[in-house]
Amino acid sequence: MLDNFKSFLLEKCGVDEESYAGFEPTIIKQDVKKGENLLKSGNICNKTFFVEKGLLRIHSLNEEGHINILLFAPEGWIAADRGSFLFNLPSVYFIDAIEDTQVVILDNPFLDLLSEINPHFRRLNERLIQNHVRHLNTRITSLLGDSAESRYLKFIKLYPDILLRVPQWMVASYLGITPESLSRVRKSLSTKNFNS
Amino acid sequence: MLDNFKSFLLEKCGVDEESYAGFEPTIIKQDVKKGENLLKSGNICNKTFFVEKGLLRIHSLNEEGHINILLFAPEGWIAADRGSFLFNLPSVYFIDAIEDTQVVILDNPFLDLLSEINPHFRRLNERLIQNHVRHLNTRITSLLGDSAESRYLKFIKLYPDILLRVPQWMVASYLGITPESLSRVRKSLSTKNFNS
DNA sequence: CGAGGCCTTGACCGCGGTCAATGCCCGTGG
DNA sequence: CCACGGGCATTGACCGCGGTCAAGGCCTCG
Repeated sequence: MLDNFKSFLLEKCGVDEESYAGFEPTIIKQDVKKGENLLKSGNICNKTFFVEKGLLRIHSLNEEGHINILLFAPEGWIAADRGSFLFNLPSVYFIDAIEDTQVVILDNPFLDLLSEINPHFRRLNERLIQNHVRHLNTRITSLLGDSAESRYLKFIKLYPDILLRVPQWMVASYLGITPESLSRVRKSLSTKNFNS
Repeated sequence: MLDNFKSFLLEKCGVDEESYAGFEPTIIKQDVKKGENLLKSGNICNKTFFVEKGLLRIHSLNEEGHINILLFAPEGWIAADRGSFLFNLPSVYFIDAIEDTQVVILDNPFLDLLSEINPHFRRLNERLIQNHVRHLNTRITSLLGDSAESRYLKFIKLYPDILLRVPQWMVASYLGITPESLSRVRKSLSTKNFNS
């Protein structure tokens, strides 16, 4: 039923079977249909979404209405704008479902509960965040110095499955290029592979 | 002597005068001359540096030896690669001093001490990290969609002082463009202002 | 004074953006 | 079952932003 979330808690958070069984009934699930919103720009993001199944996306709109994709969150990933809640500021991001998705809602009472059950959870929480920071840093480095082709190659190495699950214009948006450019990059790569 | 760090603790961390006076002698300071390194790529970053005075920079080198500037850390900022320590992985970053700098070294014993003195420190710690995540997210968004000129304008709004303290080729590297391009952007902006 | 670091400028060009046309796939309704 | 339309990928023509390379000027410092 909630395999991904359960193994997340057991394997990564150090929760044991008994305590899991104890609070399993209190876990809040939510189904999101493809295209639906979990967060709209201008609202405060007071929830954290663990993706049990499906695929979420975080994106924003710039002044010209152009969309920038900040994150893809497939199974096992977490999507939220925790800063929005922490600083009580409206978020500038949208979170929506690219596929029919099932999420576990991690609200603050639940996270506090986790901290009580397992004092190491706070440390895990920091590990999760720092891992995210690493991810953001490497992405910034790539955007600073790499060509579109090189960024695309790194993308398919990092998310081989996502490439097959989202339309290419979203990949292009994630890479910071246009769909046309991505198409040319792919074509150029395929002829390269053909020659080697 | 340590005004910035003291007010950081008192105003942001909820530490009171007495407890500050108590552990002030244990605070480890370090002076770094302009150009010196605090972290080299390949090493594990097991310290966190609070900038009391001066200016640090975090950067990395890509395959072609081209440098990407990830962060400027002036007075009151924190520079580190905490993920490196947390995951016991060698860092890919360099931390060095752009000006003669004085830092406070926040090693883990010290941070644990802070957590004991003030139970709210952990929450503050999360606020600091989430604030950093916000910063990284807005930078990614800017790199994804904005022109070089627009990124430059946002930079001088965010760091008006840093613009005057570092050579322009470093600003260019931070923006992800060449020094020549930055020079042209500045020229174009100055003629625009002249006409309006 | 000379040397080296930094900024600027110019010439050239290639990557990637823009715009438009075409083709493909697929869901919907006649 | 086919016709139609919409969403997406591809391709081509064109062009402008920004990269590259080279030269020159302006600092500071030895």
